[in-house]
Amino acid sequence: MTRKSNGDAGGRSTIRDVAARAGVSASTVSRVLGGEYPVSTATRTRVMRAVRELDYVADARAKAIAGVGTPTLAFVLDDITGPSFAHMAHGVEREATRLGHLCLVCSTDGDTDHELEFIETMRAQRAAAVILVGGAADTAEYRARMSRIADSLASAGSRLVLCGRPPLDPGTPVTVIEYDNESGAYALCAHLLAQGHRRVLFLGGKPENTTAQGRERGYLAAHRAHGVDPDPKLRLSADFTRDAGHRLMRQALSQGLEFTAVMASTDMVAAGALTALHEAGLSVPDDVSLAGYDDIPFARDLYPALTTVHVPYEELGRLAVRTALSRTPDTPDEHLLLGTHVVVRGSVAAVGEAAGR
Amino acid sequence: MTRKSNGDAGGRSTIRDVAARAGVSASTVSRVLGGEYPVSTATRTRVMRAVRELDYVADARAKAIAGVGTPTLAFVLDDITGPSFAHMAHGVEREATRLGHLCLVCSTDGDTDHELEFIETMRAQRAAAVILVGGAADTAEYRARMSRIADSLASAGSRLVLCGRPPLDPGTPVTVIEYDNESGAYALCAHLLAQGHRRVLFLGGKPENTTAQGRERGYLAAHRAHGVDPDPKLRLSADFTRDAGHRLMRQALSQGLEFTAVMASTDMVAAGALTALHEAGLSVPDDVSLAGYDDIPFARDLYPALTTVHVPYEELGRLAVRTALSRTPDTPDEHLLLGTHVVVRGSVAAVGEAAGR
DNA sequence: TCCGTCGTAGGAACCGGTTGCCATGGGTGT
DNA sequence: ACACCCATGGCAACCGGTTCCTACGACGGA
Repeated sequence: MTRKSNGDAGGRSTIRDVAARAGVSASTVSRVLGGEYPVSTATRTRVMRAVRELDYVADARAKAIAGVGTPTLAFVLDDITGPSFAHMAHGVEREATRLGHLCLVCSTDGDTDHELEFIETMRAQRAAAVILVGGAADTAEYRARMSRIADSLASAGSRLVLCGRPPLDPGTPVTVIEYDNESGAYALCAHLLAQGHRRVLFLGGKPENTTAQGRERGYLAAHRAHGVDPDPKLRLSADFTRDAGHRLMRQALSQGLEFTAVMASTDMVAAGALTALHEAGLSVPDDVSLAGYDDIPFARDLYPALTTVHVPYEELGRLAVRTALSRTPDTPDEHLLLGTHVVVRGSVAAVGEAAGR
Repeated sequence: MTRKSNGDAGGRSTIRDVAARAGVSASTVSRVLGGEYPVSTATRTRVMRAVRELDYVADARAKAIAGVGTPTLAFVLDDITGPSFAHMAHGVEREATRLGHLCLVCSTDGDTDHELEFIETMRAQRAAAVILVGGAADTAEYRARMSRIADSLASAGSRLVLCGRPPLDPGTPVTVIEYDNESGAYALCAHLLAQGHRRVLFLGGKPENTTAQGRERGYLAAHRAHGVDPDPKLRLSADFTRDAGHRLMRQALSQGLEFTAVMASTDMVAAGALTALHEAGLSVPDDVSLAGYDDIPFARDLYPALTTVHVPYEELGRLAVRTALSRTPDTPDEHLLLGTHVVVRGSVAAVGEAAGR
């Protein structure tokens, strides 16, 4: 008997067990399973039978270490529960499997330490690429940390991809894919202003979050372009959740803020705000117009259907994977900026007879 | 110089590179990094410096094969985009990392072959557990396939977990966690009937899907319990998507079906149906009552807020991980059934003055 | 001063695969 | 009938770690 015989089923069997059962060497089993090497039909049959009887599957980790593994790719996000990121995860996952990669998903719940830890784990796993998604605070500390990670991954033959995150200093080995928050918000806000609205309430995200900042910049730029001076009191912020939108809107109403339209920084925020408006007995868009951002599927089913900005999240995920994996060592660092477009539905009306509250 | 020297950064470095740089043997490096073994302070310092200079991280695959790896756990679902499954994925992911496991996520888009392939890959990865989620067709072929997978995983020291899927024959090494679709649907439908509704339109999922079947059974059972004979014409089915709900409802309206309430098999379906009702100029709940199932966060933001059945998806995911990982070889096979409860919101009213269409 | 012991570090086997290189044996051409 | 060639399969090294076992040096005690 071999050093560790393994009769039949029960306990993972090794390639040596298969070899013993088939009466051949381990190399032969490997070659039969590998495919290319010429093996006689009789031997192949015996080996395959042994494989079947033992229900043998080669250990992927061992294969990986020997250099013939399934490559892996990591996807790190704040919270898989958010519809927009979920769509992105879907795109990533689809494209990864299409390209024969495994896909590790991790949500960090916004915890920076957890994120760091996870990236380190991914480096240990020798992931082909690490995709980070979602806005973050663009601090010096952030840049330093990310640069270190980028270098670290690059030197290990991997690649850092930032999606919708603040880009790093030029020269850092990183792929950046952004969707144009500012332009999208600009276009959306311009649409509101074109409808005659002059007091547009902005419901933002975390002030330090670059996605939130970009959308707020678009809001401000549109006002300037239309010669409207935006009232700072009309800019509220919390985070990108439905509850934040609900809370902020209740607060705005109870404070007696005057506005004829609301621009939420997220469809989720818009959903919460919409409910708060309904609860206050206000009609959308007759009393107040409302717009969101992201164009999540549910935006169509709000009542009234939500005017919003479409962001191609799934395509974004696909793109992130594709650009990261199709790299050759001398590919220049890419920085892609994806466009967005306004989707007009029923939640915005011209400021007309009923002039808001 | 060693067989493959690796001066400093650039190209992943091995433990031998670190050892060479620190002037010690690989075993010593391993021990310094491992922690427990006594190493002199001077040596430890030198090794740690070399590790830092080379930015070394031990290869997780190699560690795994040597028996000291981070355990991994796989989560397979139809589509991460669906809000309910996304919440479950979140629960799984959180609990997995809490227990120090890595979490592989794969969506199969309902493709059985793809699912099979992925499970095989997971077995090759020596995943500690494979969690399958989402209803499926309960055919003889399904049972045979799943039993084989369960045995196969069990014999490799792994574990199959079915979440919201048809259970297998007793004796199969599998953990089953179900949420009680029939009871939930029963309670919900009873609520509708108690409000005086007698013609309740049921918008189902795929007829072969066990989740859809369970909810339909609850619908029927509630009718029987209330002495109401359900009209078969009032049972439509497609799938669990928002678009299906929208389409089915349009169809029902154009066919002139008579009903005073709608019970959708999913909140997503309900959302689509609600929009179709609005488009037809019908008011909910004044003209028609509407109820969903799943209690996704958005259910509150539909207008009117959706009466639905709450399913603890995140908790379900946590539970799946916990029961799967806390197993000892002689733990009996578990079969958990989680309860649900009806959440009453504004989309259902007593059948009153306005008697539907 | 000599010996025993403890602390420390290295050598080598092993984890489960892959693959380069070589030996063997049967078949074929002349 | 002899030589040659090619098909086939085994040995051993290697991938990047861990860990058992052993050797060596320093120290303390007798």
